[in-house]
Amino acid sequence: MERKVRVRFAPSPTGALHVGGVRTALFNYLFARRHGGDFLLRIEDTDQTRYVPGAEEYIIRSLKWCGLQVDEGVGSGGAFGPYRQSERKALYKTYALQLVESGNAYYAFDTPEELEACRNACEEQKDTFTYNALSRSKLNNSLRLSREETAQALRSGVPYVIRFKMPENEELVLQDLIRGEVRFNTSLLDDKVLFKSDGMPTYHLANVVDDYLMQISHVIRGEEWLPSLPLHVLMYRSFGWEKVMPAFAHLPLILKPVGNGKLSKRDGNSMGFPVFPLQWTDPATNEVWHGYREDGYFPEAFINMLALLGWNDGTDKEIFSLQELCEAFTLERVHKAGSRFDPEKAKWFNHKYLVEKPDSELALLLGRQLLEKGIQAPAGVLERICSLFKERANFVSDICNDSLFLFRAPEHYEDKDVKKHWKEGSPALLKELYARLEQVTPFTAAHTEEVISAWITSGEIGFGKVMNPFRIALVGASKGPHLFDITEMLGKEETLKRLKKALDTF
RNA sequence: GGUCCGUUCGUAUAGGGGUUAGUACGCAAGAUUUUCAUUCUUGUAACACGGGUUCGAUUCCCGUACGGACUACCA
Repeated sequence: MERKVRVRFAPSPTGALHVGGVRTALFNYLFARRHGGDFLLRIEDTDQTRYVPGAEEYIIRSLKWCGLQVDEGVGSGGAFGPYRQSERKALYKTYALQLVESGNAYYAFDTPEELEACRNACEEQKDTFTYNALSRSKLNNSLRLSREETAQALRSGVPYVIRFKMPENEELVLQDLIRGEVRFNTSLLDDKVLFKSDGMPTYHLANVVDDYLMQISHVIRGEEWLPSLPLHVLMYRSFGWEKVMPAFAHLPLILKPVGNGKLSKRDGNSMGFPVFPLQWTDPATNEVWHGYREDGYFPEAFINMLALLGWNDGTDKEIFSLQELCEAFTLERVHKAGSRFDPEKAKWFNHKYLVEKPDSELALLLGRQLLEKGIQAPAGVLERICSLFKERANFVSDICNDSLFLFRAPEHYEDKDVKKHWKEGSPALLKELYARLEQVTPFTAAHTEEVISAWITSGEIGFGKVMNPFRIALVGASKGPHLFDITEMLGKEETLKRLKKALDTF
């Protein structure tokens, strides 16, 4: 009997959620949906020293913006709560003690200073200090101390931690859904702290206990966790939970577009693309980071782009709605290697979604942006602009900038375009054009084009000779949509005004 | 340093014992257009290296190189 699929996204509220985190959440979400399972959000805030106010709320808002609906967890409720580990604090000690009693863990009284000294001593001999089977008998812990000494230390309130007793020289062959078999020898691993002297569990304890208690069926997380997989598996074994141990899948990392290393939050501001879904202000430094949302990305495009970073469905299909992703996603098709993030491709994805959006929807967004520049326009005009400009834009802000000339007459003319298209005969032709335009009624795109085309054709003048300088007069440069769409939107009065101004200028 | 993971055009990837190694982004050229763009066409460019196994390897195995992660009382 297959058990119900339950996966969790378990971030630490230590700052904004970056794209790597969003992708981990996304893959968990897709996997849950694909299998009719539950997607949980658990907040792993066991390290009070790293807690950042606002981070948890940011995470919830980000998932929401991305359209990843949480079935259960912080902010959503559920039968397995609380879902914030700080609120589950009391629970973990029992489990740590259980491991001590079964001989799989022990008390350690070494102070941070003592451990630091050990590390330094080892380093001097070009060695790495490891708290393991070789060293633990010489250190200050309940394995070395007598039962009485340990009890005495505990009673007197000496700070202690609980460490996992890593078995010696055991060959572990573990399964990863993405990587296949992964082998470890336990002798190379160390006795990780499970329970800290501040009374809080470490990630390892809290994570395993909660995954067990919350009946998680699949752990889908970043590759940075692969090295602690043996510890986690051994813990399940020590607890006697092997039968319900989740399956593991370690996702490849997202790397910087250029240079070495994984994508970090610094890259965003220095390389000119966002690394966060939403704008984030670091409460400690007041530093502000742009988000994909603020840069004009549609959440669907953002999600689509992230999904294709390290995954594909085996066909050439690249544009997927969230629904389609839910249906197509499988862990088997997740790439093993880390992927470099490509900001250009991200823009392309947004372009694809922009073009597909109804003009009425884009018009609303465009209206808002134009308003910020002090420009107001009726809905009909905005829609017309969107339909005319979106093909050449990646973002609504591109449409906004490209269409500004419709509302503001050009203040200067592009030198290189003028040089190329404003010829000796241009003034005479444009004067003639001016006279003819004055007569055009109605001033619609179709009719104006008909009249002007007839004139150009019959006079054997050549379209380029008229249209190019005409465009410069109206737009200020050699760009923009179909010229007669522009004249219609400008209206006769404004069109003539701009024509006259250009004639006066050159 | 140690452990683990990885390596197909610049990037994201498909593929897989015999292929003209496919696609997308980017870039370039051409066509179209009154401009820019769009669109269309074409081009550009890859199996990290060295050994095996094999009739044959880019594909399987082993090394090397390179990249990455981890190596905290952080997650």
